Amino acid sequence: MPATIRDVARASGVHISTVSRTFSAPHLVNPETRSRVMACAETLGYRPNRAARALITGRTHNIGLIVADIANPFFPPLIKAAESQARHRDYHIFVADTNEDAGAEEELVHALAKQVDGVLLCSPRMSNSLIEQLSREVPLVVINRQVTGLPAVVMDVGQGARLAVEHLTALGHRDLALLGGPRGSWTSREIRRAATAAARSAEATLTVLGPNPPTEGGGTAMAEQVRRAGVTAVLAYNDLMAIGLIEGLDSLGVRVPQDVSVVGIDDIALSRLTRPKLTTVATPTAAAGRTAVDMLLQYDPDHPAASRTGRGGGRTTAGDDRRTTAQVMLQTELVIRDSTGPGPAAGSGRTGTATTETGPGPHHGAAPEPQVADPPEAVAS
Amino acid sequence: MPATIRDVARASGVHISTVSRTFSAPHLVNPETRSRVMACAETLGYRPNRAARALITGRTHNIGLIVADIANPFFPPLIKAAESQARHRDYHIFVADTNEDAGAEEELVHALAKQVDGVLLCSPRMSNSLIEQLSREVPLVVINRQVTGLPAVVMDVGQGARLAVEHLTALGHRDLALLGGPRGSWTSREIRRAATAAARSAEATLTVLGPNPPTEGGGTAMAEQVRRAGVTAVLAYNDLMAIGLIEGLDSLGVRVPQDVSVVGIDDIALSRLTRPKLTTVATPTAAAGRTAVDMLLQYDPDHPAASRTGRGGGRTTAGDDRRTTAQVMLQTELVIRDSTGPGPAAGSGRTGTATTETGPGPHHGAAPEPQVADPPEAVAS
DNA sequence: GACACCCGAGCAACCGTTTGCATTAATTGC
DNA sequence: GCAATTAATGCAAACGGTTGCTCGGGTGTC
Repeated sequence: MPATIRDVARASGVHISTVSRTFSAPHLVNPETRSRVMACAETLGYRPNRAARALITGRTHNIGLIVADIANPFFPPLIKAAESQARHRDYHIFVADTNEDAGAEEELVHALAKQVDGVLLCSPRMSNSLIEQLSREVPLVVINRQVTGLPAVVMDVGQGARLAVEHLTALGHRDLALLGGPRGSWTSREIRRAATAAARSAEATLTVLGPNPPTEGGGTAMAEQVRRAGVTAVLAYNDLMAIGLIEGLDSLGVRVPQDVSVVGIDDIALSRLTRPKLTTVATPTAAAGRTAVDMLLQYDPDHPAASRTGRGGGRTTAGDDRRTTAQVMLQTELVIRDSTGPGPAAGSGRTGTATTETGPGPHHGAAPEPQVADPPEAVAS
Repeated sequence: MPATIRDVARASGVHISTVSRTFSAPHLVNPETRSRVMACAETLGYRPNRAARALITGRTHNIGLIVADIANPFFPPLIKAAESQARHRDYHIFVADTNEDAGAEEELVHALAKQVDGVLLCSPRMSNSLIEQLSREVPLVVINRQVTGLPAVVMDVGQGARLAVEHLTALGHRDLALLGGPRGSWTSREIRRAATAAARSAEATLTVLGPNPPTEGGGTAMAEQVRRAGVTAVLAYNDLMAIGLIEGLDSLGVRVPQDVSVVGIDDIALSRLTRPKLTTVATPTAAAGRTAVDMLLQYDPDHPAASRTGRGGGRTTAGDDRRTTAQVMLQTELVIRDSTGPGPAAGSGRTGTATTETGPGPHHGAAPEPQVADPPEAVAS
């Protein structure tokens, strides 16, 4: 029922190869013929079958995007941005959810491999060695993780954690806690490393609690332990946990920020809407999605900005595996709202290094967005 | 580099057709041969190329899912559920975002058509006639809309709106407002119709304000008008708008629920986390996603539960277009939290028809989930 | 006027699978 | 012991495109 290339060829009285070229290499066909073919294609409603094309070109114009949990509010903005960027470049995007399960991740990469030109692996829970191995099957870009030899885009959560700790110590807090994230999370380790260091420089103590599930429930469940730890400020692995913690503390009669200050990470939309509004480290999730797609498609021979001279010069030769191995790091920033306040050692007030939010204005547009071609911070490995 | 069926055939010393049958019709091949082939396939890491298979079978084992806005918290649970259900049946899912743009919807259906076995159209903004036309190009299941002759799954927002209005009037409110949703939304019309009728029966007035963008900002922007309208209770098109409205009212010095009661629709995760916690109409979004996938795959010949006798009996003959046209309606329920309170005409208290939430328990599991095979409420058209 | 050249179009092989049909060997019935 | 059936496999034609190659004919050059 749907029109094929043969139908168009018949209708316009040319060979199918001419029709093919009309679409994939217009300069090779006489303008007159070309317009006739295009007219026929138009009236027949012809669209080339991408699967068939992929069979011979080896390029599917599809991308896989694997995330831990679609419903976790951290991911939708990233998915949206990635999808949008992909579509601008005429790519479609498979989205898959692993439910935080490393096994599912592996299986999904295998299942998707033949159907996509590359896979975006978001906050993977797999081991690095498995990721490396999978990357030999299909091009991979890792988000929120650094894997030696693989292109990656990560948020500088280390910097964010440091800013958060500095903010808290400047407010006069001396006894801090860190609510860790899920086991196997690169981000969680990174936060811990940076927060510990920052606390040490500020001569404050830092109690690490975790690992925990990265959900609201994970935060709520820790309220009791936080109270028992006798700390006056808490940095949580993400906003969801921070919000859950505030809920939990509230039901224990502990007030935020009067009794305990809480800082989240991610700046999900939700954090602007809770009471108190959450002080948090904003991570440029949308930018990460866009950047990751750009990195994956960097050498797309169909794309004008491709590395090739322009006209696709034949099939990629074997050994041409010089895909970028750049690792892009995106800046984070501290957004101070209402969940943090002065600590017992009466601090001077607010730190000067961070953004203090004045209105509901979209500080989103200010997120740094590097060009992949010349990453602002390429980390050695 | 990746192993093809030919590699496996060579390695196991049989013809490629035998390898093919080993996977797609195992009963036709000698058990001994079969296990040898499977062993070879295993060691070579062979996975059949789905695109190639699709070329000849006509079945891609892919589904398209088109939503208005991935980042709108209403959608992620639906996407997640649909993806999960699809994967259980060995389908992959393309997700696309239209940014609330009808033109993008049409283009996406066209672009996806050849690559999928069907498309789930979520809260479409297109005209009904265009949708019908597109459904001749690729099987469609519509979510949150009723289109004559097309399979659909809708939430019974009419019932929800009625429950909400009854709840408010029972509390003693006599002057209500409705914050309408986006133009072209079936749901918005449905809510308006039911709310108007319910208000009339309760001898209350209902002012309709809108249409509005279905976002937090859309709600905030209407705060002034709501105050000016002199109403004591508001039903919003969705939770996001309700929350925005509460914010807006708050900054005008209007307290919720003391001065004005607010009810949302959807029961997104967020609505449990704001202060005051939002009274809202819970819609079974996850169930909708699962059900829609089931409807689309209902006659999947590969699936054990398919309508065919079992073994796929050859190609579908032309004219076998008896895809279900059932329209499934999912029940909604009112969840009473803290954003609604007594009105000026001192009411009796709480209505008896709804769920009053006692704890943070997951009332989610209670969502009704009909079997497609025998829909509980099939609407005539 | 012969030659080299290029433009435009056709030919046919190929991508990785599926599947109707033909072929062979083994089994059954009588 | 022979025809008829059945089981297991091979053969080759699709599916819808792409692309290196061939080929005819018009043009430009000397």
